[in-house]
Amino acid sequence: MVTSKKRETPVTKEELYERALAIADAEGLEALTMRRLAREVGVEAASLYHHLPNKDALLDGVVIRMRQEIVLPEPLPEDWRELMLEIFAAYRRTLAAHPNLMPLAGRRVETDPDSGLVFLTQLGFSDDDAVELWQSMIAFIVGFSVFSSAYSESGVSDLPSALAARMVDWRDETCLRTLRIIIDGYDAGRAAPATS
Amino acid sequence: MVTSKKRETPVTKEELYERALAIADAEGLEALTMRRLAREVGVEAASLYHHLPNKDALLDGVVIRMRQEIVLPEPLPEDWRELMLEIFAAYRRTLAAHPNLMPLAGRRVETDPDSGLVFLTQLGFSDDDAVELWQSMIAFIVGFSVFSSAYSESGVSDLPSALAARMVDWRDETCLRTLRIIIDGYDAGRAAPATS
DNA sequence: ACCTGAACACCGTTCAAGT
DNA sequence: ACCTGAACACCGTTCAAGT
Repeated sequence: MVTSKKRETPVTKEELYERALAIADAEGLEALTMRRLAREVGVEAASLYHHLPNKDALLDGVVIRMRQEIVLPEPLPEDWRELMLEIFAAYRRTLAAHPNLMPLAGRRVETDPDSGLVFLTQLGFSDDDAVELWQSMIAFIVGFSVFSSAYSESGVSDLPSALAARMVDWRDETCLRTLRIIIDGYDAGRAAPATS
Repeated sequence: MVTSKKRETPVTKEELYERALAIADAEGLEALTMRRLAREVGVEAASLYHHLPNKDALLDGVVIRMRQEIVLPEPLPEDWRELMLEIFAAYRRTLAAHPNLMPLAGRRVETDPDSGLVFLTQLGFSDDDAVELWQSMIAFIVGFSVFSSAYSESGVSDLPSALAARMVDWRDETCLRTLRIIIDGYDAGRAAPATS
């Protein structure tokens, strides 16, 4: 478990983020303490504060580190709707690979919408429409991932048992289906103002 | 701040949930400690364990307590699509009223889908379709609420400034617009199997 | 049944001191 | 520049003891 007793090379931020992610993945967020992380990298807890201002910065780093794992399939689809679908499906795959990190989902951390958002505007979306579509997809993907990793044993009480059983499983198909609906909906509503 | 020095009546769970919610609303989740809650209800921290098994149960109670605040407008719309929209808009209103609780969003806690889910099946939705629509709306609403309460100062980095500025504000209109798209999408796809 | 006092095993964080 | 030791001010939780 503990890796080394004496380090010959200084600790780096990247190392800390990586080890912290590994701990959280393996044993959950509660296991990720400064003391534990320090032990794991072969250093005293106090030493970590030479590299990080506080634990919050560590958690931010972990979330950013996780997002870097998002990998798009090759080759990219030519149809823009399929492309959007792939981007957010990839996002979901990464979130699903780190269920223990879901409580951190809503963290304020730099989200870079790649060039995807700009791309949408080049397709003829207004700035507003492009942003609203992008926000909606992020919100849905994150929300869906949160529930699909947390719902496992929750009690859905008074429903007919068939519905109750179905309600606790959150399928990839559902996620993709709704993503597609959102994309197509914004495609159809392009340029049309969102009058209530 | 502290309310009483000696209680004449025993502490109740409901009282604890209510006070805990008030603390979290007013000062954030970090301010909500067992010791603080105890002080606020006029008791020692250890006494709380006569009413709750642990802090997790307290947080569950707080989330349930919050959900009880969801209030649907009167009269209810007759059109079922408008009804669904109202249900989830009401959900969102309640979430938005408790931004400090958003980190608790993905908690495994009894979610009772009222009779709404059953209602959908009576409209001709298959069990699968009804559940998928319901899950999608919950996921979207919670995700959107998380981001709209947390995004405030996050750094959206390399975008054209107009897009960047727009990207940090999460509007109710956007939320409603996408909710409507999801509902209409499932309405149109009713009974049609979700083939990829 | 309900509450208290005191303790236990932790936390994150600071700071003077070492190299 | 990087690390350590020891401390500080907290946590959640347990348990014997009181009423």
